[in-house]
Amino acid sequence: MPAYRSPRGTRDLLPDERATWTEVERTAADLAARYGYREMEVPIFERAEVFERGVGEGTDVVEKEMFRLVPRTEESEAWALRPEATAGVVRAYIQHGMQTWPQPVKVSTIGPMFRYDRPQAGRWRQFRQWNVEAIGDPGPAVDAELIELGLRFYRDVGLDDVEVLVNSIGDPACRPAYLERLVTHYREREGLLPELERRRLETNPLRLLDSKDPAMAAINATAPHAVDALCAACGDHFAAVRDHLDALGIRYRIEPGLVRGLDYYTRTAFEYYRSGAEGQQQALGGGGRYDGLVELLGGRPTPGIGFAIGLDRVILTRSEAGAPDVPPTPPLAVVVGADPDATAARLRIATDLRAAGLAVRADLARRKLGRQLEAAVKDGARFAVIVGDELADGKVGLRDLDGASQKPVELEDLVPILRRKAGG
RNA sequence: GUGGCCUUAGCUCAAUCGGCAGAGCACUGGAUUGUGGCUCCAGAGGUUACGGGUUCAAGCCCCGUAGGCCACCCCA
Repeated sequence: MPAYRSPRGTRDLLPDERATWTEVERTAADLAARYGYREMEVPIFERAEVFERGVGEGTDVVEKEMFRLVPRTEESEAWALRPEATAGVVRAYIQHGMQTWPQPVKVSTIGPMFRYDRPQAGRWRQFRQWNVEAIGDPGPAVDAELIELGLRFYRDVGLDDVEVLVNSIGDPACRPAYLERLVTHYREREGLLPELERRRLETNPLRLLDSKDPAMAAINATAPHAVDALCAACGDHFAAVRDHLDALGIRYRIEPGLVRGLDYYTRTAFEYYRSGAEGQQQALGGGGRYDGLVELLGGRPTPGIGFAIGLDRVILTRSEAGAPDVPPTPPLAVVVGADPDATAARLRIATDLRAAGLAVRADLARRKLGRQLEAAVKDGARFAVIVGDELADGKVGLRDLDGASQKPVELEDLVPILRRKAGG
């Protein structure tokens, strides 16, 4: 029982595990670049207001799950660790006058998010997300582009059976009227509502739609859907999004009960699930359009859309699906020596090889040659450079650890030989 | 934030009715002194998650706390 351990809901990514992460994050960054989304970064904490206004005061994310930082003085600004990335990216868009850049501004970012929630498998207090945002494009084509990008990412990291659920939740033109109809629907059945749902009817009636309470199934079956109550503009937009998805040959499911948990979403909303593993906890990612967000945070009215993919869940799901871990890259060679104490010679030779761009470990522990070779093999190195008495003649032994063959090599020939081996 | 199950060495797990805390793997060293994965030997590693209580005696029984997992809730 160590005195200290990682805080609840956080974890250490040790080298064996981190190699898989590096690969997954590289896949994400490469895809973003290939699709024309440029990498950027925003702070991991912001004025709490950015999230309160951006994500929404009434959302669980802000109300219950936000990591607020204790102010150091009375006058200090109220800060919070970011529970999601979009609000900060939009804040940066406004701050740096990106509306003067060629529109749309397409960006991508990877980093940790923080939510003070009770941990569970697939749910952490610190987790990493890949975010992709297109700000300044009203769609509908870019909506389909993003949905397809997410699906390609899952496929590229080895998750073949991810499906996307799509919905449209309207905009300020049609949502108020729809909400009124929805609330009326529930009010007429108020006596049948569970206590929790009755309370939510006041704060966030949309959420009743995806309630998993069995008592709600019958009530929701007859509830009006946002997709059926869209205004002409939203209806046209949603139809065009579907046309674009069809044109790309993407299989998707329209899910009228799909409601996103953050207030800023308008029109297109989508979530990714591993097939057959639906249910909120299993969401691998999600996103949607946020046409009102830039204005809400103090900018000019600007449409936007983006998605967030939870990398922890992607990696968890990947290994549950039997995908092999990515092994850490082993050194090409390890420099070992007959004289355990001759560490300076081993270090000097390794340093020269590294200066030539080769991945080389030096065995600097003062143990006998047999142990050094044993460690080199366990390291996965392909070669051992063996330093012994021949060094006086400018020679070392180059041993092939797979074939167990060995030959003397002039010190100055070592770099070209190893370069050739590394290349082939 | 609510309820349930769990916690013994770095990891996976033993320990009979409450009676001297162990094994395998991993780690370090050795096997007559310059050659690896196997084998053999040895070593190190524990306040049994933490804090109380009951008892002659607690890893085991009771209470609390922390952490993990599961179901809610919610998100990714």
